[in-house]
Amino acid sequence: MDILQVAKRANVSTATVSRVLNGFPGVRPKTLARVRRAIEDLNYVPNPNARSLRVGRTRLFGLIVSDVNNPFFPELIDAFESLAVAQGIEVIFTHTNYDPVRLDNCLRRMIERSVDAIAVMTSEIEEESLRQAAKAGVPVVLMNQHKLVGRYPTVLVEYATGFREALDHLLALGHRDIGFIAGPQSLNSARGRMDAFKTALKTHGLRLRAEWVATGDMRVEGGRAAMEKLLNCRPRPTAILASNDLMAVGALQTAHQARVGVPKELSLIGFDDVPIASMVHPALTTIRHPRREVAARAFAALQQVLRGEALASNVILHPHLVVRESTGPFLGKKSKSLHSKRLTRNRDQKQS
Amino acid sequence: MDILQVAKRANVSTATVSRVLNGFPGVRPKTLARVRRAIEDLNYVPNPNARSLRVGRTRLFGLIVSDVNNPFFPELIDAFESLAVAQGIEVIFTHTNYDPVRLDNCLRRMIERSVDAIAVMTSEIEEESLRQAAKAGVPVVLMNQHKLVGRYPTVLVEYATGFREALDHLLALGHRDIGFIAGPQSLNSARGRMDAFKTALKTHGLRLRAEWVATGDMRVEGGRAAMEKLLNCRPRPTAILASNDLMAVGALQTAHQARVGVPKELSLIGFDDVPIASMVHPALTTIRHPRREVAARAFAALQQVLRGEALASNVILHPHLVVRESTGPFLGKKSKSLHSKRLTRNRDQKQS
DNA sequence: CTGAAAGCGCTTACAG
DNA sequence: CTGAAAGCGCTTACAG
Repeated sequence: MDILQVAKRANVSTATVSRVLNGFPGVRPKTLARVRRAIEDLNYVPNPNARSLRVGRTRLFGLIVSDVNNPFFPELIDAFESLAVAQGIEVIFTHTNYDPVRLDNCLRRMIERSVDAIAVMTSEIEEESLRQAAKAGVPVVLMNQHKLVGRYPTVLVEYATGFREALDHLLALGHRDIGFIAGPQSLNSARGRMDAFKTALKTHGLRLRAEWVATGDMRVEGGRAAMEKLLNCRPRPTAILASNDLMAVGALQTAHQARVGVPKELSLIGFDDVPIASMVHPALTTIRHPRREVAARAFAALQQVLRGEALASNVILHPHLVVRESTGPFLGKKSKSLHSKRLTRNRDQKQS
Repeated sequence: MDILQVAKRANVSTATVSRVLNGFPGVRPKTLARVRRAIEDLNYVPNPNARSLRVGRTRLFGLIVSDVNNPFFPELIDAFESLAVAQGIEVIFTHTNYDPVRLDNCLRRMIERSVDAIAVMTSEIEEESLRQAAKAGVPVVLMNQHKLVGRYPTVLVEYATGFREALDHLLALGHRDIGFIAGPQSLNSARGRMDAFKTALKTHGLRLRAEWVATGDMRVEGGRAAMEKLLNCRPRPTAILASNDLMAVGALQTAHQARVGVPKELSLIGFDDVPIASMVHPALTTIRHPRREVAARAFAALQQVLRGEALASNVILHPHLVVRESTGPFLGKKSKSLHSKRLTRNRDQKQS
C-alpha cells in the first residue's frame, strides 16, 4: 500500500496523492508542494498494475510486423516506439514471420495482455483474426489492406506514385524497354506493386512484354534467379525495376557475375530504400517506402480512436524515387563495346 | 469480477477456478472438468493486471539493445522474443541509440513498468544506471561487459577464438601481411575486437604494422574511408580484417572502385555475419557472432535468477569463421597482371 | 479543496 | 478437496 506511505508523509489522503500524481487541477498549492515533496523523498513510483486494474487502460500498445529480420521493418519499429515512449506508452512488439496462424496468436496474446491498441503492419491479414480484437474492443490499425479499408483504419501507400517517378526518370534517360522483377502474386504487397507498375507503364504509353517479367521470392536469392532469366531475353530490357530492394540487390549480383555493367549496360531500380540499397555498389536507385511516416500515422490513428474521435478518412502516403548510381542513360545497342564515361552522381540525391 | 462469473457457472468458489487456471494439483477431476467447461463456455481470459498486482510478477521482460537499425540486432531480438513467448512471457523491447542517458531512461521505464527482469545487450553501459535495477530488485543480465563481470550475470563472447580461426585461414592461403580496420577505441566492443586481433596475431607469430591499422566508425562509410587509407600503404597488406561486416562492406566497395580485385588481389574478412555479409558480391568471409545463442543464454540466465538459483558462472560463447568468397590464396606480388583462375567456393560453407 | 470508502480482478493463507 | 475472506495498490464517485 505504497501510496499510503506517501499520503501519511504528506499528511493527506491517498485520494489527494492520486490527484497530484495524475495532474488533476484544484489541489491547493501548499498541499501540492507537500505531496510532491513526499513523493520525491520516498522515491515513490506508482504501480502500473494497480492503476491499470482500476482504470482499465494499460498504456501498452501492440505492434505486429511480418519479420524483424527484414531490413524494411527496423525504421518502422523505431519510429513507432519513439512516438509511444514520448507519450509514456510502452510497446509490446512481435512478428509473425509471414504466418497467418502466428498473426492470430500474436493478436490473442496482446489482447490477453490487455494492450490498449494494436498496429498490424504485416502484408497478409486474415480478417477472421482481427475479429477477436474487435470483440475485445481493442482498436486496430492496419497497413495497406485495401480489402479491409472500410472496416479498419488503414494507412495506405500509393505505390503508383513511386513507379510513375521511376518511369519518368528512366524515360528521361532514354529507356523504353523496361523489365520487371515481381514478387509472389499471392502476397498483397507484391501484387499491389505489380499492378502499380503496370498502371504507371500504361500512363506512359508503354506496354509490358510478358517475357520481361520474372518472379522472385522477395529475397536476394530470388532476385538473382529472376535476373538470370531476364538477362537471357532477346531482345533484353535496358532497364529493370524490382519489387523490392533485396531482389534488386540479387539482380545486381547476377549482373556483375554476367559482366553486364550497371548502369552502363543496364539500369536497375529497387523499391523500399532499405539500408542495404545505399551500401551496395553501385548504390541502388530506388523508390523509398515512407515507413517512418506510416508508423507515425498508424500511431496517431490509434490515439485518435482511443480518444473517441472518428477518423476523418484513411491516410494515403506516397513513395518517392531516390536517384543513386544504378541508373544511367541508355547508350544504344552498341553500348557494350563503348567505354562510356563513368557517370558521377550524388548518393541520396532526391529527384523532385 | 470476471473470475466470479466462471465460479458461479461451475458452481465452485473463485479460489477453485484460480487453482484450475494455475494448474495447481489436488482438484477433483469432476470439478476440474466443470471449471474448464465454464472457462471455455465463457471464453474467459484472466486479467493480467489483477494477477500481477496480487502476485507481484508481471511475466514481462525488458530487452534493451543499442540500435534497431543495426543489422546485428534483429536476430538477437528474434531469438530472445521467441523464447519468451514460448514461456508466456512478453517482452518490452527498446533501444538506446548508443546513448548512455537513454539507457538510463530505458531502465527506469522498464523498472517503473515492473518488468520481472531485464537483458541489456548494448555495448556501452554505465554501472550507475544499473544500480536502479539493483535497488528495485530487478535482475539484470549483460552482454560482454568485462568490467562488471563479478557483479552482474554476463554473457561473454570470446572474440579471440574467431580471430584465431580467421588467421589460420589466411595463413593457410599464404597471407602474411595482414591489415586491420578497427572501430573507435572508445567503444568497448571495438576495443575488445582490436585486442583480440592483436592477441591472435601474436599467437601466430605475426606482428601488426601500425600503418596497416585504420579506424572507422563501424558503419559502411567508415569502412570506405579506412580502406582508402590502407590501399595507399606501400607495401600493402594482402589481407584485411574488419571489426565488423558493415565496415568490411565499405572496404569492399572502395576496393571495387579502386579496381583492386577481391579476393584475387586482396582478401577481406568481416566480423558478425550480418545478413548483408552474404548479400554483397563477392560474399564476405566473416566471423559469425553467436548472437542467437547470446540471446538464449541471457534469457536462461534471467530465468535462473528469477527461480532463485545461483548462476554457476558466466557464460562464454565463441564466434566462428564462415568462409565465403572474399578470401583467396595470396598469389604473389605479381598477381595484378595475372588472370588467375576464378575460385569457386560454396557460399555459407563453414570451416570446421 | 479534501477525505472515507468502495471496488477493479485476481491469489493465497487459513480453516474445515 | 474446497470455500470464505483478506488484500495487492491504485482511482473515483460521493460527500462535505
